Amino acid sequence: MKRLTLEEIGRLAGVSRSTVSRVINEQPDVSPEVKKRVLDVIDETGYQPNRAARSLVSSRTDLLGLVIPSSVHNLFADPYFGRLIRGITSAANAAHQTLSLFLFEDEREELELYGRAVASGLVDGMIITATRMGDPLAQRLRDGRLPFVMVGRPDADDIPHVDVDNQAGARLATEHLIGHGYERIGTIAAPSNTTTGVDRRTGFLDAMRAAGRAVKSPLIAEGDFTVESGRFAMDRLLSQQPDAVFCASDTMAAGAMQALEAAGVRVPDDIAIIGFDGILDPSATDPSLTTISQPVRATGERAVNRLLELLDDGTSSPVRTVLPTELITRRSCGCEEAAA
Amino acid sequence: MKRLTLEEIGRLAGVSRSTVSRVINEQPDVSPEVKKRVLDVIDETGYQPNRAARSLVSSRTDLLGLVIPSSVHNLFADPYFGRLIRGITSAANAAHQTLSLFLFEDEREELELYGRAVASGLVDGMIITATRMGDPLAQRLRDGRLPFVMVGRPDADDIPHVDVDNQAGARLATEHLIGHGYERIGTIAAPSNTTTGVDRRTGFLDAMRAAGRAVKSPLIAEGDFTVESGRFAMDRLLSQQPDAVFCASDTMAAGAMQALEAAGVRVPDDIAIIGFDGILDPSATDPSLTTISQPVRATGERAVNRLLELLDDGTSSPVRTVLPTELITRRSCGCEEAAA
DNA sequence: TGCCATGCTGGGAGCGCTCCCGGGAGCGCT
DNA sequence: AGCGCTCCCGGGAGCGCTCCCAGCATGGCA
Repeated sequence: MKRLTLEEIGRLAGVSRSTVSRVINEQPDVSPEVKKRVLDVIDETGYQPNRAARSLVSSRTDLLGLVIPSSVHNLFADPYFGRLIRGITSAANAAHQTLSLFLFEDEREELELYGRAVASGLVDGMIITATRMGDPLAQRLRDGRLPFVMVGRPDADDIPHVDVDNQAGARLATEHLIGHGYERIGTIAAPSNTTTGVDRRTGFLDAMRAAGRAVKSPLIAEGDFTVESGRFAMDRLLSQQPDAVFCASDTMAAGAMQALEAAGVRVPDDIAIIGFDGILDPSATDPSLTTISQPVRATGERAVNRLLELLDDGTSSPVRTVLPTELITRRSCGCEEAAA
Repeated sequence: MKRLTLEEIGRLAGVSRSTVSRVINEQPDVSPEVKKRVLDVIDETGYQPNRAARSLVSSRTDLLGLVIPSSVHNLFADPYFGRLIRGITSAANAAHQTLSLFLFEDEREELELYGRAVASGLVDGMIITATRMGDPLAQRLRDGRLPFVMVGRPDADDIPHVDVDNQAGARLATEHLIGHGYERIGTIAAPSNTTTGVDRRTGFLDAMRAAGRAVKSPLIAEGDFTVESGRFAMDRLLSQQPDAVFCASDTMAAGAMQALEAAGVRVPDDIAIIGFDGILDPSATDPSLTTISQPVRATGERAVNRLLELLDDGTSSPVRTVLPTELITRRSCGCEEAAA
């Protein structure tokens, strides 16, 4: 069984290469009968145009790069990534684009990618996740001509990206805690080398300041998004006897609650907890976790669609896309259980 | 800045297209001086050969497909996948291969992939993870000519795959529990539509039978690898009053321990628990989880290397590669804490 | 001196596709 | 009848590379 070519399909349908090409690319100027004949031959034979040949001339590969930087090794276990990737995949599938996965162990590999994927024309564009402060890849791509969009806010503000309103979300969470009447509110913050971490911390501090509350630095502990780091952070915080803690991620909140459990501190009676992300099953923690939910899947989908716009606009509209967050009250903050 | 071509590089180095090509592909018959001159021009200019052109003639794309079927949506959060993918990535990077990610929402998308990726020559080969019983994609690929390897044991035994010795591991775990003297041993099994689930269950039953123990079916509960399913399964099991439970995955073991905690049952005093995978931090559960550890990362690396062998042998040696498992004793099975 | 092997280099052909242009058929109008 | 237009269709050219073969030196040998 030899590979089929356009020419061969043309022969079988009694038309020329060009006509078959027009049919496949849904171009006009093909009579209905001819079109049908060609289409019939195509699905009898199961013909698929050769990608390499096609992209050689069109310089389009229909391949989108998906970059997950080294810094997020441990993050991979976070359900957040699963969802994000699923959003990205589903939008890509819908647009008949294929994803190329770039995961790095170290910075050397990360730079090797540039030659392999970007300069050689492997992909049409890139999506970069887990935005870091001063991302070296982003810097480099900005100087190149390969379209890309970042997931999360980059520190340079002229880079197209889609983000969730982390500051507003953190503010919301904090205000909720303040509204409950808690006095000594602390936070388990996300890494300060990520813009996400910075924004959630800023939102927290803003809300506190707006309420006229000072935040002593011992009431701020930093984690790295993992459950373990949440546990450790809470252990440290405990010495300050907070009566409420805003955790910058649900996974860290889960860790924090483990630490509290182990220390015999009751939630929410002794201490209120609120998370961020909205990706845990309510039954995953006891009591169920109040959290700021963000549209993770939609974030992924938007990123793909923004990139696709960039690809054929060249210059798509807004540089920044911001998705809203939402407070989901459950029990860990001290609210009553909602009627089941 | 126009795209560089072989011809252009040749012009700059004062040689022909062909010579440059020979240098790039590390072929013989190039004099040292010429070679150096060409190499110099290449890295002055940062030239990268065009992939499409290259694969059009060589019909090699240096792209490997990575398939994650729809059934594992929920699994994605399992740290197992993160590790596996990292193993795959790192082996692929080392071999200068790029990964294409195929994740599906449903079976329709899954079949659409076949045309998009396989028939059109997008990838050189495929790695299929999360092997299911009667995997439709596997069936189809077997009839095609695209090389592929599966991670996990497929039900058809003529398909190249790399697997971990799940039966032996499950036996090991069960024998350990028996050795402790537990009388009513149950299991939280993995899905029976996965070969992994089947094998771990078989290993458990074999060990029980070998020890002359009957296993009543109420002492078998099935989960789906998630924490939640572990919780539910343990709740069901509890009515049978087991004194030990072999959990077919660490995540389910973690869920089981949550259920026990909630029910006020002490581990390991009232009930012993043993997991499978070896991917949880010892501090993730309290008490620390005894488990069967498997070399997840190595599994991923092997899969890539097997595929690469297939690609240039055409017919690589063993159809089956089996990696060993290992018992890691911690506290949840009733063993004493190892000296720190 | 002639001859063949050997080392290195250049250029033609062609991979399978898209793009462009030219041309035939059919139609309506002057 | 002749003209110009639209609607279809076919074939040439060329994307940037690899592969193959021919050709030019050079050197060793009879």
